[in-house]
Amino acid sequence: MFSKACEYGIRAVIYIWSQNTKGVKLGVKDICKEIDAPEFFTAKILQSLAKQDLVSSTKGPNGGFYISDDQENMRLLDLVKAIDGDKLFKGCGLGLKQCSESHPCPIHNDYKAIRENLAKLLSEKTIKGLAKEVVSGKATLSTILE
Amino acid sequence: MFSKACEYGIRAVIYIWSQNTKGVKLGVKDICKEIDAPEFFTAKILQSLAKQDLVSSTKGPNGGFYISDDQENMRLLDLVKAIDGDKLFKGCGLGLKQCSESHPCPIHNDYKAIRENLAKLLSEKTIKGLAKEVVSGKATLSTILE
DNA sequence: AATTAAAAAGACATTTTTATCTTTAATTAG
DNA sequence: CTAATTAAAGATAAAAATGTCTTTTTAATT
Ligand code: FES
Ligand code: FES
Repeated sequence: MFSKACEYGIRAVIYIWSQNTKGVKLGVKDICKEIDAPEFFTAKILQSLAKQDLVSSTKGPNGGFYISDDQENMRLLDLVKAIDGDKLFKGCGLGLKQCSESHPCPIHNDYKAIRENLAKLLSEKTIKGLAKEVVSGKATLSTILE
Repeated sequence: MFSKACEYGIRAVIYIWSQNTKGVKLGVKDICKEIDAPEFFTAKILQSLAKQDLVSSTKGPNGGFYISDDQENMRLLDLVKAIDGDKLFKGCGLGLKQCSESHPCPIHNDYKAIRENLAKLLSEKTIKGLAKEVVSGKATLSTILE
């Protein structure tokens, strides 16, 4: 469904949020240890998100990534789009060059419904909300063996 | 969502079905021209499906791919699983090593719902039914520019 | 039997995705 | 100001997915 980059990106940002108490900044190394993701690869993703102004960062000692006030209401949909683009939300399920109402593929209507359902879900989920789940211990960002 | 291989595979099989009147066999070349897919790549996919007994084939002059009687009730879900496996239906949306009820990721419940919804849809769609849409002209298997 | 046509199999090439390592620039602490 | 620390940028590598070409096998037709 989502690319690896997107999976790491989402987990990283949720983790940043979950620790984001009053100007605390988190280094890539810490983040990646916590979410069990490859360090340099995840760094690239976060750098890209910073460029797109979805997260903030500062260099130097005690630097790291954090969420600023105006980034507070980021939705999961924004994050996914920033990393994976909108092919998932616009493209044809059977790979036709364009998804079209007038010349639909045989699964168009159903696929479109699923797609829109997914987009709705992702737009209703804020990172803040997801982070709360993690903070409260109801959810986790790295595999815990049974 | 689906891999390219899966997209081509689905389109190819639906096309075979749409032409499958009384023992007619279709060559890869014809199929790929019709569905606008790369020939040799699609051939590989069909060969794999033939090995898994989801489609039938014969070599030699007038040979090609076709659907036998016992393959008639193939569901779209079977096809997707045969090509892409079941990661889409079993895996965690955020890429945790396992999707788990007891140690869920923050989107587990919603993602699971989407996933199951998708599986249900794909299991309700028979290739026969999708092919009918194409035969009747309601749907297409290759891009038609507006 | 020989020829031909087509899938099957295998080898190879390209592109994209994922991952790692190195160098540079910015910022803070001392 | 200097040293230390960290993100940013750039270069490289490895793996996976996608795509193409060649050879082999099978089966029909002549
Ligand atoms: S045309 Fe295929 S999903 Fe719309
Ligand atoms: S644990 Fe992530 S989807 Fe179930």
